[in-house]
Amino acid sequence: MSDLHHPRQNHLLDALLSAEYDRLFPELELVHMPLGKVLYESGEHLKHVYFPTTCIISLLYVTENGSSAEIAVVGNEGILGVSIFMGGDTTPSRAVVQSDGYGYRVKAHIIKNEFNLAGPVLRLLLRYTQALITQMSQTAVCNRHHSVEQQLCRWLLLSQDRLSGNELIMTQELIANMLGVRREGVTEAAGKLHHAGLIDYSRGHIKILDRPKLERRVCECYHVVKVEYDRLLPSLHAIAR
Amino acid sequence: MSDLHHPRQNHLLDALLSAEYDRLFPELELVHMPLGKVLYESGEHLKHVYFPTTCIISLLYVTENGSSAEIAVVGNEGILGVSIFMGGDTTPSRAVVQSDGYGYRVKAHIIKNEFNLAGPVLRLLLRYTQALITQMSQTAVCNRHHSVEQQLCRWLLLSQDRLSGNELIMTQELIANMLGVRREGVTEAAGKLHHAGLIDYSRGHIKILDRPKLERRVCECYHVVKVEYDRLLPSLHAIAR
DNA sequence: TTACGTCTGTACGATGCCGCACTTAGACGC
DNA sequence: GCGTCTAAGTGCGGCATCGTACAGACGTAA
Repeated sequence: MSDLHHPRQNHLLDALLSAEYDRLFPELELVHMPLGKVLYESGEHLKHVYFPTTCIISLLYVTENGSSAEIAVVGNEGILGVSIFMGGDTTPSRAVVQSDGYGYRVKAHIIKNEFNLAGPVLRLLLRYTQALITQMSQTAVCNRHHSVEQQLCRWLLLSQDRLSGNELIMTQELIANMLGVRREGVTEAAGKLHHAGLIDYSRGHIKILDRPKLERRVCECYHVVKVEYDRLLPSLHAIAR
Repeated sequence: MSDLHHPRQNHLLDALLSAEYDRLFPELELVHMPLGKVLYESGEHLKHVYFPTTCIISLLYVTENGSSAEIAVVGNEGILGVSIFMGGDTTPSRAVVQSDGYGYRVKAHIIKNEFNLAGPVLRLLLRYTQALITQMSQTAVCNRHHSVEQQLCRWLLLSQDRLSGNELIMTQELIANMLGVRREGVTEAAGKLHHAGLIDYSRGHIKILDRPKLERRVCECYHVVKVEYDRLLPSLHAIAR
């Protein structure tokens, strides 16, 4: 188990210099994140921040009439629970495990203390938060202007970026909930992508066959966000100085 | 002039205790913000942060094909240029003056220094940033699920919240650009609101006649964001401790 | 007053997505 | 092997918004 899982699989933890990492290490708790688990509800007080390693988390907004929309995803590139150090403690969003896996969690007050030292951890977390802001903003634009098919491409690419392999465990129904569209719309879009040889799927298993073509078919929103993540969080130790 | 304009017309500046306020005061520069002025372009390095007092700023994302969408508005409750202290220095969005007025600006390095003191100013700015995140997220949901008419109501209410009077200087064409919809869609929605006696308008002048009814017709998105702003930024000195 | 530009109203077919209903096809347990 | 459940495919009418085009109304400046 301890060979398979390591905190540095999370890019933010990996970007820390040893002083900060060593301080945080004893506080890290490995947790399994089963598909569908709700890590926090809208308005709920957060007790932990989560550093995903092999799982993916969806940030969902749910409307009064029950429909929903994913506004951002968090995987091993990020951290869940920014409102803890931003000072709000809660957010109006719901966090759901979108892809089964593992992650590390840290008690809220621990990360707050570290943040309040106003050192490299603060700078790193804020830069990540800005990248997250970009993702949310671009999602707003994408919801307005782009087709279900383009958004499905975006969603597939975002997911694969946060996974090791090329297979996703995810039904069309769940994807529809994430994107905030009908299940049939996803079926139709997925059918086109399948026909074009970009993906393969069956009963909740999706295989990405031709990523380059997917990247050509996706709307700009995917690339804009990716570029911004790369700019704000160049991998490894570069950020923390 | 100096009677008409005062930094404390901006709620964030007003929330500062005297020590921080006095430090910042000599650095504040009053600037006029004419309608349509672009305060920064997507990807541009920001030289100042802006504290609006009587103007309103729109944060717009522009797509490759030229269509756009407003993802947040900033008025006297906020600050423009969070990417400066978040550490990114640039964002993929464009900031445009949506309503003529005034504001104060501060050079980027000044606000960075203040932020890096890790005192009340940092805490205040981060709380504001979290409120902004909520606004962006809710905009994403609204773009997905709600009608043009509901979004127009939201837009009108957001604008009036940031102004003193009940009249907006804004054509339907410009509103359409903000919302990322057709001008005709706005005409139709505005026609309904006019017919119902909620607003009056003519050639770029919009009067809000019945705000309570507007609030009943708007989608939840407006209220969710308002509640979150009020929670995170309870007025005046309460926040900065 | 006239001419021009801007703002607003209206019409119409096209399109993409919705809501609903029903079918088909794998997966799984007994 | 059989029923059952869940995932995915299909069909159809309805609706909101789009794209385009044009007409009227108002304001301003010559």
